[in-house]
Amino acid sequence: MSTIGFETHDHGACVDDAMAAAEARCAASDLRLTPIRRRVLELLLAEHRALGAYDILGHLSAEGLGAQPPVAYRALDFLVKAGLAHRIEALNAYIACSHVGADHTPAFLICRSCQSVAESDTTLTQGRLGDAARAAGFQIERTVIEAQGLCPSCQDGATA
Amino acid sequence: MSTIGFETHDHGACVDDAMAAAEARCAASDLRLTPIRRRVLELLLAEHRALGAYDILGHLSAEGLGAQPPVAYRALDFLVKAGLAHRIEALNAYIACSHVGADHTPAFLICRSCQSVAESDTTLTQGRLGDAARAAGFQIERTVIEAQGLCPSCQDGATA
DNA sequence: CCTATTAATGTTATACTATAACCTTGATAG
DNA sequence: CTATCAAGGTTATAGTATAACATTAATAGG
Repeated sequence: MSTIGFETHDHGACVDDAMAAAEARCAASDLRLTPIRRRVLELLLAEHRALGAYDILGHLSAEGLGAQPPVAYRALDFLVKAGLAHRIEALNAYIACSHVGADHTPAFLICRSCQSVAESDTTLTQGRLGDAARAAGFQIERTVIEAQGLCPSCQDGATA
Repeated sequence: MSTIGFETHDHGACVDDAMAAAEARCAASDLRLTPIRRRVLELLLAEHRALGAYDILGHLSAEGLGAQPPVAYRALDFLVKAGLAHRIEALNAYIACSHVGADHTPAFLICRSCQSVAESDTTLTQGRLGDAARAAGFQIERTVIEAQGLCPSCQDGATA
């Protein structure tokens, strides 16, 4: 299990790696990373934060890439289905995937102070949720696992 | 850990128990279970399914208890804050709490076929999410743990 | 090359979810 | 009995999301 998002890092390389991984995945799976989709992924990758569909749309429309909600939602849907982005249910927002390539069951740590989001990779049917599902005879298809709280940096001076 | 929601049971008694528990909790904590709040809780308890705020509002308005969105949202907010109901983020909907009284970190099993929702009680900081948070130095304040899939009954004839 | 087919995008309209703001009513305590 | 505050009533609007249909672009097969 690895958690990506809070620690400082070479973000330029982080973004480049993620874009390269996205290209590779699309090429391998016959998915088309069109200009709009690519740009939306870049916008999501720019920060380890979740962006709302209308935030994305604002950028797109400022760049002449489309002004109506479906443009943003379609690109986001594509990225989510392709495993290149995730939807954060608790925020009605989207974030670039930090573990492209691996089939994974993401868990998110969401800071309420700085809005940064870290993605932690876990495995389906592991943990408590898997235990509960097995005990109940429930067949899991998708999981939403999100924790809200304070990231390490914000536990000091922040709205604690 | 106990999971409540899928197995057949004496639902009349289930509802009565839950209402009694809610009354007791409100009395003990000096919270007011007003007619609207009580009715919303009854509506949520009627089925082990999540209801949208506007579903609730529909019932309320049909019964002359209020016709505007804030009426439903206020009652739902009260119930959630009082620990008598939970919000299901993946559905933008609400469900009555199945473990009133215990301080708990609920996890939900949501059937995509029959829309039933089971609540499984877990403990904060347990499981994978707790591990990830500790490793990252993240301080959890609230968790959203939801699994979507097929309940035992729907794994047979359903849209499998 | 050309054209049939499908995928993607453009566009309009609308549905669904949620809250701000302000006013009135009703409960409670002093 | 009245000051205070919690709850509810109401209007308006903000925020999130999708249906439906028209148009354009990419691709494969002839």
